[in-house]
Amino acid sequence: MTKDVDASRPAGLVYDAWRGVLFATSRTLQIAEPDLIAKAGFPLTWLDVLAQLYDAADDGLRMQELEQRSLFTRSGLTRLVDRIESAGLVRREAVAGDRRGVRVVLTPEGRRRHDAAFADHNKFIEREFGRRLTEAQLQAVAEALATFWHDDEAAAKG
Amino acid sequence: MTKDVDASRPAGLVYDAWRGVLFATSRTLQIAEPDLIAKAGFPLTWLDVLAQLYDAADDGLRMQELEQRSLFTRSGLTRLVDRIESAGLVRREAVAGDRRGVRVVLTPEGRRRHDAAFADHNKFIEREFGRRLTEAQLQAVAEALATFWHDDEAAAKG
DNA sequence: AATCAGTAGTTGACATAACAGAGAGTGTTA
DNA sequence: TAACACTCTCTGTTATGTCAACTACTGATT
Repeated sequence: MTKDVDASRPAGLVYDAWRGVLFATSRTLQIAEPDLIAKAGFPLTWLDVLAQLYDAADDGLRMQELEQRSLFTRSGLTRLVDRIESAGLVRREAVAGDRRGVRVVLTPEGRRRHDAAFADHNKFIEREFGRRLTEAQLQAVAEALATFWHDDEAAAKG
Repeated sequence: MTKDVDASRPAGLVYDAWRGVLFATSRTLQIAEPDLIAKAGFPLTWLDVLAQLYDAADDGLRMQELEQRSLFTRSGLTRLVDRIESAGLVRREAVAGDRRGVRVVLTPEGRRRHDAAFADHNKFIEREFGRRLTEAQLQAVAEALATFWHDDEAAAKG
């Protein structure tokens, strides 16, 4: 292995932590995705969008805002919303005063499906991810990695 | 640690840890991938494969073994290896004694490109991921999440 | 030696993502 | 009010991954 990494810190430590994070994510998602599809009938990408809309005000979000809060590109979102819309879970509405814009809004059906899916998914994460760590470990991980989503929230507000 | 989720556990704790892991991964990958492409000329999926072959013995790995050690399906791997092969970084060779099989082997060029890419990528992770955690936090995360890749290694050997 | 279940890897059809650029609308400036 | 730069969203093309079906081979059984 390379020797010229930061000498003040045990070599491999960062890499071990990174590797852990990477594997925890992929392994968990790899089983959570099929589980969600089986129970809710749609994939995690849909749940991401639905959850964003759920957290937003009743008049939904513009495509642009969805883009900022998700990990998708704009063109990816157009098509993703297309699919969710043709399943009847969201609706595109005109924006008063800006004819370029679109608001994406949860339908009642979408809200129901979100609630069920969200509950199931959380239970799944509790079981499959949470089971493998002690309470102290969960706390340590949560605290150590909190910095990564604080960034996001700052960006979404700014 | 097997089946029963500890009911005495604070409600949002698992979720906060999971959220941290998720965001740390996506945020870091989101910047590491373009960086690798700019410097090495290929994406992270290639580096995964090259690194597996690098760690293996000189006669490489069979598709099957690559599959177990990566997060790809077999057909996905077929195509990934196709691409890497046509870039000249790996070579498919016949397996003595089993005419169904294929060994995937690093070419000298592949080894060189791996070394450079691996060093760059590690430095990048050191900086962008490692920078945001204290040494104690790195240690805690590494230890807490080690279970997720030990599974993999066990599976690869068993 | 004929059969047949199982294994190794590839291929075809399809789903979903990204990038670049198009089309429509807005608002400011001259 | 014509021109222009900018914004918002969608579309065309291409890349990459999955699932299911397929070919080729192996090894055990009869």
